[in-house]
Amino acid sequence: MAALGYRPNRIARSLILQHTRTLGMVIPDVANPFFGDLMRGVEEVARERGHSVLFGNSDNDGDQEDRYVEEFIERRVDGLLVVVAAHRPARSPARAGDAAEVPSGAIAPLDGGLVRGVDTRALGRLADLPAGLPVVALDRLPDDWSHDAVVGDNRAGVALGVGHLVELGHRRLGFIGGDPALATGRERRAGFEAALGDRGIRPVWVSDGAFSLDSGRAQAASLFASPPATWPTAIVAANDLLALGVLLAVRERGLSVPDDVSLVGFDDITYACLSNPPLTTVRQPAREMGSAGARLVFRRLDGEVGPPEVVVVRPDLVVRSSTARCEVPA
Amino acid sequence: MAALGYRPNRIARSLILQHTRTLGMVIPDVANPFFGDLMRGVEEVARERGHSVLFGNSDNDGDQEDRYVEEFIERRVDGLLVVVAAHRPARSPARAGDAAEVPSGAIAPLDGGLVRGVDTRALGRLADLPAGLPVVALDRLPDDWSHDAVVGDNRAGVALGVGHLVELGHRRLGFIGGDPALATGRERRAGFEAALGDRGIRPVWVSDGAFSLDSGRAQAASLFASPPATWPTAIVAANDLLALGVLLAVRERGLSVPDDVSLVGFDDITYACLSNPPLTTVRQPAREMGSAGARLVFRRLDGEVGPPEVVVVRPDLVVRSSTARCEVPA
DNA sequence: GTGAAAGCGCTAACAG
DNA sequence: CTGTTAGCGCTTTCAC
Repeated sequence: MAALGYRPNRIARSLILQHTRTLGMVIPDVANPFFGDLMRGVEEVARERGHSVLFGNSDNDGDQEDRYVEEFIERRVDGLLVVVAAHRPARSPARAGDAAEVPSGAIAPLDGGLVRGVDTRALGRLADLPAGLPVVALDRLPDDWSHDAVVGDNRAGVALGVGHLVELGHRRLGFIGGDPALATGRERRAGFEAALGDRGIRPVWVSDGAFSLDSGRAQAASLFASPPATWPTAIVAANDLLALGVLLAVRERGLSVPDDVSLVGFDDITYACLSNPPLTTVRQPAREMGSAGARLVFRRLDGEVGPPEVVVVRPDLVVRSSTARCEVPA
Repeated sequence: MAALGYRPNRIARSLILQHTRTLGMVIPDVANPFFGDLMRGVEEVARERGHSVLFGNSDNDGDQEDRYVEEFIERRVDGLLVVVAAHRPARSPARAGDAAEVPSGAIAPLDGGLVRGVDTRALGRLADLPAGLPVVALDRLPDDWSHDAVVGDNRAGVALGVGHLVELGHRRLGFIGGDPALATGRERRAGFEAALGDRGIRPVWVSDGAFSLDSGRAQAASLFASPPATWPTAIVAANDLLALGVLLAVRERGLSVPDDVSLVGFDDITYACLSNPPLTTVRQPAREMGSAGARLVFRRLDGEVGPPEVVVVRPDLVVRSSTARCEVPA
């Protein structure tokens, strides 16, 4: 009788069993290779455990993220993985790349908590999450997070990058930043400033923007609009997309990486090794971060109680050809 | 009363309403930027229509794909979008990149239907799909597909690429192929041979592999292991990943693109413009293909009946810097 | 209008 | 061990 197309109805089953064998995942953008790798990691361990994954793109818009979180809760997912977007205190609609447009010039100030009207906490959803629903933050750790999380060590990561650069003899360093509304954006910038400070060096350029190719290109263009004498001999970018954008701008300026400027990125996305020159970068194992996150969810589902666990993955430096010894005397 | 955390239970709702407002999508690999873009497209229109999307990676393994399709049906998705994997007639486990290993040398034969023991039809699931479940094939059109689909015009696409190359004076052309078990792999190769045939030119090199960077690198390496006199002056690769791999191999050989060989890719993934030199390629609008696919699903859900609709999107050539005029006399 | 009842397709508990 | 029944949280119908 099953011969003619009977399929058990898993939704009826879920209703009585009180679980759906489904994980919800909300990320900024699937089309971004870093998040694609993250998803890959969670899907793999979800599949092992007989779960499927629902996903949604937030475009880094906190309201959109909230909507998806709410919807996934109503759909009774067994666990939630989220790359937390920044939240705005007022309900003003967040436009993509909002904070991106104007690089903040020479060296822009950075303060914690409230950044240019953007709330860096995870806000609302935290409050009324169903009890017992495992939630884990991926990649970005909001100021007020009280659940499990897996994040990279951003400060240590950029410290690796600047260490490499000063070993190469560079003393005039610049930083092309990401979105200061995001924890990763703030931490990487703070890590840059701290790493330089530890060595008694003052940065020559620091700007913020968005984590995108276009923002990297724009920030670098505005850097190179300043007098050549003030240019850095080496640039660290807050992620690979940004670095790739810097590469474009350098090329457009008729300059060369690494002859005129050294460049280091962050993430080691798959395409970092395909640029010209191949990008020296700080590797974050996105896929492994994703599977670690899913494993945290299942640990809770398996009954583990206890304080929030935040696993921080150690980044490492992969040096390729976008960095070279500094030729100008300090 | 809702004040203390009441959430409507959408799964109970689904049980009675007989729909889940969920789309299922199975793709080879989220981490592949082409498929990431596709997903982006379907998510966007799904969201507009109040649907969420469940996804699964098949790794191009037909069995894995079947398992996800089956699971999504049991979960009572309202529609299914799939980038159909190749199927093996026997239940032999398909290993990733199985067909990839050895490039088939000078010019490997290609026949339809059964390719090296791989069934190019969509097989089983077709048979016992629930009546009324909208299913659409994305990117790849199996031989026996009888549902809606959205695909690129692969033959026209590579014809664009070879047209550009012969205009540039090239007469000695080679083809670095993808997986012949996939419709895209076969069509792009056939398109290459046809486009050359139309012009009375015989290809100088044709090989198959997998749609990956490594396969491109390996195929190109074996091409360049042949006597230099037999080398092509221009290469068309079956996709951008392959082309990027060729680029690596060319570089490793101490040769230059486009001075020694011109190179054209296929897809125009986001990173195609970041290679060195930026890749000339045949653009397929992945995101738009995804949203078109989702729109087909909703059209059926809205009650449209009628024969399967296959929308084929026209590719266009984007010329960047990996192609140049042929300097050697024909 | 407001309230009770049936039932979506399962699982679990309980009888025979 | 097989068969019946209650109930998961909703929507819909039907009665009041």
